[in-house]
Amino acid sequence: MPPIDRRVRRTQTALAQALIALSLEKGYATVSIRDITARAGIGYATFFRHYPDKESLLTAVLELFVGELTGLLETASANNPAASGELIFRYVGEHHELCRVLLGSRSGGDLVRQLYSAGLRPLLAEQPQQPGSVAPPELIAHHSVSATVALIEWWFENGMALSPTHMGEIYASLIIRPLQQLGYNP
Amino acid sequence: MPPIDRRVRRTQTALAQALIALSLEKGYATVSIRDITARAGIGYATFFRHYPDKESLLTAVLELFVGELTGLLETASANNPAASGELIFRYVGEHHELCRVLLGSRSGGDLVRQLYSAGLRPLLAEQPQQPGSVAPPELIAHHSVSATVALIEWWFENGMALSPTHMGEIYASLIIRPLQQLGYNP
Amino acid sequence: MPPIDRRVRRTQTALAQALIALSLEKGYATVSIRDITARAGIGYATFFRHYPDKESLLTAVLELFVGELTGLLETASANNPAASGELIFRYVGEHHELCRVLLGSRSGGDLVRQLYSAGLRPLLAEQPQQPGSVAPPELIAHHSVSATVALIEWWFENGMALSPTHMGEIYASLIIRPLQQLGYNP
Amino acid sequence: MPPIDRRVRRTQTALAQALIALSLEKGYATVSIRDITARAGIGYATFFRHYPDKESLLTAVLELFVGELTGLLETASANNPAASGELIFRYVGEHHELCRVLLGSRSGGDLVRQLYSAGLRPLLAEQPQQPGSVAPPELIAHHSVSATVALIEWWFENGMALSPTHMGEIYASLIIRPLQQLGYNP
DNA sequence: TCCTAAGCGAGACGGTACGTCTTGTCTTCCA
DNA sequence: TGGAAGACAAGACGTACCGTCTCGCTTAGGA
Repeated sequence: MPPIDRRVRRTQTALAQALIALSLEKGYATVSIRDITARAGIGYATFFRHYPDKESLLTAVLELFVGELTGLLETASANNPAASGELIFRYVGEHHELCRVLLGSRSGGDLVRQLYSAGLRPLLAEQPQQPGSVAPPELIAHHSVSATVALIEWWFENGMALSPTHMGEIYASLIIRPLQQLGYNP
Repeated sequence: MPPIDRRVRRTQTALAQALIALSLEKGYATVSIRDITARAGIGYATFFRHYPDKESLLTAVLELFVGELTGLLETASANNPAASGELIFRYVGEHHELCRVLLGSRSGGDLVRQLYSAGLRPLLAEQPQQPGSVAPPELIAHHSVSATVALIEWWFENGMALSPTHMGEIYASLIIRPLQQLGYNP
Repeated sequence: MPPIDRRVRRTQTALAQALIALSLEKGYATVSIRDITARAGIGYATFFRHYPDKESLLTAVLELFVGELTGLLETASANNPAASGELIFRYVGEHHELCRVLLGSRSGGDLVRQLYSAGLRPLLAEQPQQPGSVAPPELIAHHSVSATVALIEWWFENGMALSPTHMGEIYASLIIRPLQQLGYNP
Repeated sequence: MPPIDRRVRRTQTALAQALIALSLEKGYATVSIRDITARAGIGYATFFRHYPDKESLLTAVLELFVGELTGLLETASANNPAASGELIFRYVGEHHELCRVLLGSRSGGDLVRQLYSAGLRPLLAEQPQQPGSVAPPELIAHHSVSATVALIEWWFENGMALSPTHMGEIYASLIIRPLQQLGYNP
């Protein structure tokens, strides 16, 4: 276990914050590594001592975020989808700036795939395909993650006008309960 | 009505085909305009007489594609969601190369937004919010488009192993019928 | 002697005038052929039916100008260098805009060489090298042309403040009389 | 006094040598910056970190050259124009390749103006206009520089057939002694 | 407490892509 | 049918960014 230099931690958090701030200002795609290091007060070449490219920095941020979210969801009751949904929307609402950046940063499929592999997979019960069911379980998982992300996107685009509680109810109605009716228990 | 120079049409289709082919080979993001023009057998500077950047070329292709798809869907019976779904999956299956490029090219939200505004909006019945309903109609529209796109993504990632008929049935089960149960008729 | 279409003449003079006008405004080097044709009210491709490039148009103008000048000088008395000089400076003073363009258009040696071969050569008496003279006659010729051009350049750069008569006197003192003292009679 | 990075010096001399070599081969005007950097073994973009354009690189070379030449002339006796002339022709003869490039690179007036302001001005004694003299001193200076350059041009065009000593004598006869006779002491 | 190894700022560099510009050819359309 | 309009190939330009490298300076953390 390397005891991690204090300077290293300082550098990495400065880079992450600079990336988020600049992405909110100008859009992720147009932020250059020079911008990031300048904003962070870090030497340009130093960036590459920590991350091979801009994507990697963002991925590191994403993993931190997803880690926190899944930790939160594990504590939630699996029997009350509306409550789980409220939890999700309350959490992403509190971090909506970071979420906006993550949503806008990569092609849709990539984000969902990363979300899935970065921490959501174990949350989804691995159940064998039901004899009479229409869809394979991996598709159910993909659908529930994608549709949830799409709900969050819509919420942001509309100024988060609805309350997290309301969004949680919608989440349950449009995504979870239909799956439960089909015999899945995501 | 400008009669459109034959050379212009030739140039534009050559560019579009080159973009699709190269995106399938190397990924949209890494294709440079020089690559496109070289492949198309077109002068580099000529590209900019037709499109201001790579994005615009792709958008032109997207609009053509969406135009065809919506034309197809208008002929479908609105009362049979599984049949509509089969139609969709049969069509995107036939054009899966182009679809792969479109799906991988831009951040998820952008694609759905463009799909929506490029031709799908009029297809979704504009109905006032039901008194006891949980979600505003625009959210229903956004959800159905996003979730459908996500289904298509999953289908492609799994090698289009399921038949279009089967995917149409899943589409009806996971997306359309749940909405009908809530009182919407998308 | 081809009878020269009136339209052709019109086109060529329009091009020549446009070149001169634009060169005075922006400098010869930065004037493009598109600029010239636009200013002349002539189709772009039409330029190339008359001249292969910008240089050739300028050369045509130069030859016209030098033709007039040499015609003038032939009438002058060879025995009065100051009077010949006054003639030269009066003439270039009257056409100083064109002269400025010609002077600024090409590397120094080129202009002198063209002047020389375009009409000045026959003016300079071809005399065999004097037995005791220091310099070959061609050098004398080159020197007198170059130094005269340099005088004109200085005159222009200083706003043509001195009178043509005064410049003619300087021309005689600095260039012609020294050569006469050495036994040449240019 | 900045200590100048070794790499910087290496890059700049490589660029200068490449420019000279290519100008001799193809003519200054047709040498592109890509040619220069390719020949110098230098990255294309690196050129612009040192010089804003081709002209600037040439100017830097010119200034170095003129600096050396004026250093040389300062050591010469002002009382023997033929000896000074021989010095000049011996020096430009030794560097005739560079000189050819400089002479062919820009419009005549520009070169003389740069020569003058780059180092020759202090060499020319600043003397008040003589009461009875015909020409202002600045004109005398301009004339002597231009006429000398013209002599060099002629020498090069004729294959440097005459010896530097002979050219020095001509220089004294055609340019310097006539000025001395008029009361100037350039 | 000191010393060694590291993290770091600075910045030169090669390389690649961009979007603009100009040249000269060639085609199409119109009078 | 002959000239204007303009599409086109070719390629240079100057800019921006990336990722690598080297050079010193500073500072942390073990001896």
